[in-house]
Amino acid sequence: MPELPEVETIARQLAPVLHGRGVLGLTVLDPRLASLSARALAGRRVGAVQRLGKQVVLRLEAGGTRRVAAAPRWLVVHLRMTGRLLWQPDPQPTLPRHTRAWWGLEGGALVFVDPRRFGTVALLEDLERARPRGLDPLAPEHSVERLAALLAGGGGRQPLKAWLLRQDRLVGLGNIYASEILFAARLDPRREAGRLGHAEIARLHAAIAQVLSAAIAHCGTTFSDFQDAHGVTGSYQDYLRVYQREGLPCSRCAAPVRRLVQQQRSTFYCARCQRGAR
DNA sequence: GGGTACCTGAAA
DNA sequence: TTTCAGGTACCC
Repeated sequence: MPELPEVETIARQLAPVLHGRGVLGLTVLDPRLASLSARALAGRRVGAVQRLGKQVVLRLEAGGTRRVAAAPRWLVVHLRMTGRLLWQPDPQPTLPRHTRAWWGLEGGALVFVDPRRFGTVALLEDLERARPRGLDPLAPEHSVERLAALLAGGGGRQPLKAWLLRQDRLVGLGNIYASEILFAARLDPRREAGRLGHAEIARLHAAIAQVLSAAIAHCGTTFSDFQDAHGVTGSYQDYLRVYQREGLPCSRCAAPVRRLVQQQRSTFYCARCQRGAR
């Protein structure tokens, strides 16, 4: 569950639960994660838990049960397509299917589950190495002017949908919210990113803020199916206007929602509401 | 830029 | 059996 609102939700939910807990150990079950070392984190204590782009970051402080270097370490998790982080208040956790690694913490366990195994986990000394190049769309610096400058600065002939998925301009948008944002902004996903007018850029900017904050307020989108009592479950799927709604009536004009493929990925849009010169 | 690869599972 | 899936790294 891995676009910005889902990652933000996970970080917000884990932060108060994990804060202050000592790290006891790590068990790696997937050879792809074999570079993780239990020794590097045992004896530390979880500090802040935050979102950085689409990544979940745990600050690991010194001050646990063992003497370690005073500088913090950073556990950086990218969930990619199917990764989840689950808290289990049991030091002997029942590991769900597709558990790839788990950390023993005081009073419980943090379990990393990832069926497709695209997810990544790294332990860093320097958080800057994980900082994305793109601008966080929820940061105060994300103004209409900044967005306009980003749109004008290269990649300008790219279709708008593809541009929104680039993580080196804005970080955090993915396939669901790119479609939803363009619907909210009434912009055709095939428009050239560098050729929007100022009013259109202002609409796009407002739509990004509105869609992301609404999604966060609903704890993100969960295509449940695999429900897990300990998993984060959002409800924004009930508010999606176009994503995975091909053929259903547009909630604004009742024309059927359409699907098109851009970069081998589905884009959903309303051909009547999202018009504009291409 | 676009295509392909990395993985696994669910649904058509 | 084939297609599709919330992401991104790497190839020309």
